[in-house]
Amino acid sequence: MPIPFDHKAIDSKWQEYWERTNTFQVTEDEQKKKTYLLVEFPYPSGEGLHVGHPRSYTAMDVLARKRRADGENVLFPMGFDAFGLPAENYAIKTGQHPSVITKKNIENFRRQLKSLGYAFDWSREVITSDPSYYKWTQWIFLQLVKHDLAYKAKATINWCPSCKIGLAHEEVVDGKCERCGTAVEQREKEQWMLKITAYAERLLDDLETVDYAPRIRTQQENWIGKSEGAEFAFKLRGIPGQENDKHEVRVFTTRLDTIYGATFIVVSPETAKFWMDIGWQAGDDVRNYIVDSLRKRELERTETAEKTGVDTGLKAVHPLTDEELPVWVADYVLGSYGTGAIMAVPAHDERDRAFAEKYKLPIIDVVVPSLGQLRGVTDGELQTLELSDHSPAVYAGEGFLINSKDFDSLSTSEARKKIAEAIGAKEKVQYKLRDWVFSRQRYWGEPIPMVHCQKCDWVPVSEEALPVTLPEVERYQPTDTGESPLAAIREWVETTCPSCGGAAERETDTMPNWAGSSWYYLRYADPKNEKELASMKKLRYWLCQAGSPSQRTTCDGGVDWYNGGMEHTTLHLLYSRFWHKFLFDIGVVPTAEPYAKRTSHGMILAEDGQKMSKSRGNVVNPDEVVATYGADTMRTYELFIGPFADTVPWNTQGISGVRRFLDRVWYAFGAYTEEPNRGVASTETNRRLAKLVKKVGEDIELFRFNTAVAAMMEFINYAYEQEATKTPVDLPTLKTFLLLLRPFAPHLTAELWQQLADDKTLIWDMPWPTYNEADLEDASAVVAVQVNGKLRGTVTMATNVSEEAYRIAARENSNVARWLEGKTIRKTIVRKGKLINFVVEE
RNA sequence: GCCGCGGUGGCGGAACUGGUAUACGCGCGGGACUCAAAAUCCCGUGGGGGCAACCUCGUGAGGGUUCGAUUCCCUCCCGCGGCACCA
Repeated sequence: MPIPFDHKAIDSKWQEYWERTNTFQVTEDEQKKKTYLLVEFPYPSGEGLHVGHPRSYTAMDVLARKRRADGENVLFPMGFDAFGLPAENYAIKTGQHPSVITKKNIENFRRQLKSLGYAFDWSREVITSDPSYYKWTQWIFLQLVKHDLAYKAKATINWCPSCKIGLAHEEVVDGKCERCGTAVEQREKEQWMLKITAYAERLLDDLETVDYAPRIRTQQENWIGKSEGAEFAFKLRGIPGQENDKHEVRVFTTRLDTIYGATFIVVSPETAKFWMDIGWQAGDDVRNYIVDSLRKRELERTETAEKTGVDTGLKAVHPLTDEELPVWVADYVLGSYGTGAIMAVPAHDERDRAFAEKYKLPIIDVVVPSLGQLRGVTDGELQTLELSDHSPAVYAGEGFLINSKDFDSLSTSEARKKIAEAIGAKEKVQYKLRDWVFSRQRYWGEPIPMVHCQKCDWVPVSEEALPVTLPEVERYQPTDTGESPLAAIREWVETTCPSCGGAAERETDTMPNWAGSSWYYLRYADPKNEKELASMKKLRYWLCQAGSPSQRTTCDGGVDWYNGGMEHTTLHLLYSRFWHKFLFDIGVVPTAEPYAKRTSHGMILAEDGQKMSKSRGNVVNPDEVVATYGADTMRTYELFIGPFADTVPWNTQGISGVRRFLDRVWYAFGAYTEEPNRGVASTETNRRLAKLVKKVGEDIELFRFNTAVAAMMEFINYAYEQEATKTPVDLPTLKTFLLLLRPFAPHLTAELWQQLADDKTLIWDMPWPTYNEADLEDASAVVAVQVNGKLRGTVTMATNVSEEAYRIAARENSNVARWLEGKTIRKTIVRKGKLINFVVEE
């Protein structure tokens, strides 16, 4: 009667051992090849670990343990992204200090992570809310200030009336607050901004140099949103009290080739408002429209399908035809993109078309897909179409010009160049990317280390004065006026100016959550450094690719492999790439990119196929799974559940299948503890083992864990079959198997290894197994026999015989013979070891 | 609308470079063990036909290339993720 393994005893035995002996602590060992593997550090929420966390952590842990066995010096750290709203909201509710709550939550997370047996180097743990850490977050901010990449500006910000917090552009999803779902309002506020747009080009171009999963790369590209086009001006006429042609309106277009199709100009309400501010006397209807649309929230502006606008009465002069085009103001043109004004080409742009049709503005076709398709082409001569004679559908593609005077019949790309020359338009690159709103009116974040002085304006805190620590407060409630709770602590706010020594006030805004997580991977390299955020020497060791010349300060590389959730592949990744590039520019880090390779795991859904949530009551608690099945089962199940990058539902019955497999491994070894010499080595066993060694190693490197586990299950099933036939596999084979299973089930394999090892070796010190290419070869194989591509039988063939032997053997198969009877064989295809196909006449 | 990914049994999913579709796991059916149940072990398990040997259909739909297509090409349908009045 087999007894299942006692996971509780085994798990705690080995976890204690690893902790006591610091098994996974690493140092900068120049003799070894380094590998830096990183997983996103968690936000230590009150709910504890979600089953989604271990998917990423276990995957990287398996790789870390495997690379370690390969002889590499593996840095695999863990920490906590500890500033954040939930802790602050909980503090508001209960009056407990966020730091107290955070500390408790971190302890719980640490316990849970340790219960899963991860090979983290805990000595390098970082916590973003720790002053010794955020000192350096503030230091980076000061460097940004010094290099003019941080500035304070009055900006329309997205304001969440429920959280009472200004949101970054990126935190607004469908016009709603990303956190609480409340509709976002627009508010004007003085905000610290970071000039990420200065890095747009490099953030885009350098995607070439890193290995990101395609969907991640596309997301980065979409977000940066580069468009290449031209910028030029239309002279304005009809401004009351102003000379004609004295003022102009600048437009940006990617389709300068369609300029002859421009029949009107549209300016955004923001641009029109600006004109009013500098003295334009707009009519009442125009004024009302502008004021109205500016008041509207962005959500309403983008939700309405119907386009609206009003004619300003102004005229813009077409630079090529001298025609006067009407100037409209409409909210489908955005104030925050390009010049805030466009030339409208209703024949070749869907939005302009919709607007033109509604307001009965002219439409002129100026591009056709190909010259041959042009109606009215006679003997190669182009005829001008009547203005009323435009095609019914918008054609937005490339092609050739018509109705464009001197530029007729040119290709669109050629026309863009020629027209730009003709009107003196300058090439312009536009990005969707906006500067990063860096201020939060909140307590539980890094104080922004700036001081406002009446005389000297904004002055940075001196570096020696860092960190600017968070003071104790009584109340954490943000105020409806939009001020941070810090503003109420007068003794903290009131300070002296670092520049003139006069009375001054501290900035009371704090940094967003993204700040601490933008550079944490650097701190892991040198977590206790009090002089720098991390020493260049250590950064070079962990970030530079193997073989980088050590005399140079820069190198290729980055974190070797970074895995995390899809929800962080746009913003977190972009922000930390921006900070890293900046730190590279000021000589603090050796690489241009932070992460050489980035992958993302799929979500784990509840058994019902829905997202796990407390309100649905379908949350799986990792503690319970570990208690019932053990850490190894939990780990292996999370990887076996499905392809790593796919979203998959949790399945409790599936877990017992994995536990059954591990029990079978346990039982399989039972007999050998008594009788180590039992079993026989066979060539079949050798071949299977060699294949398994190859497959498991390759699958781990490719993050195809589900198939690696399946292959190990198959091997154990084979071992069981061998028991049944009274020719059990030999112990050395099983021990090699154990080495392969080791990264998935580190506790169970450590235990079995200890019980079976005839010396004092520890399984995690054993090298990764190797295999002989020759052992992979099958001496014989089951070969499919087809007739006209349809399977009619199989024959077992030695692999080293001639094709003729294949033909003969195949024909001897009775069913095959039946199908060949009376037919003429036209052709025979033989793929040794695979199949043979007879092509016969019907 | 644009970009990216995908569609295979009752379910999660395998399938190398175009070469025996459904590995592995779950579930289900049957058997062994047991007083019984659980656990464990063994056998079976895509649909249809046939006592069987076998035959036939079958990887979202339709077409194509090929001796041979889940895999390559074309057209279309559906799902997921991202972006979205970005000129």
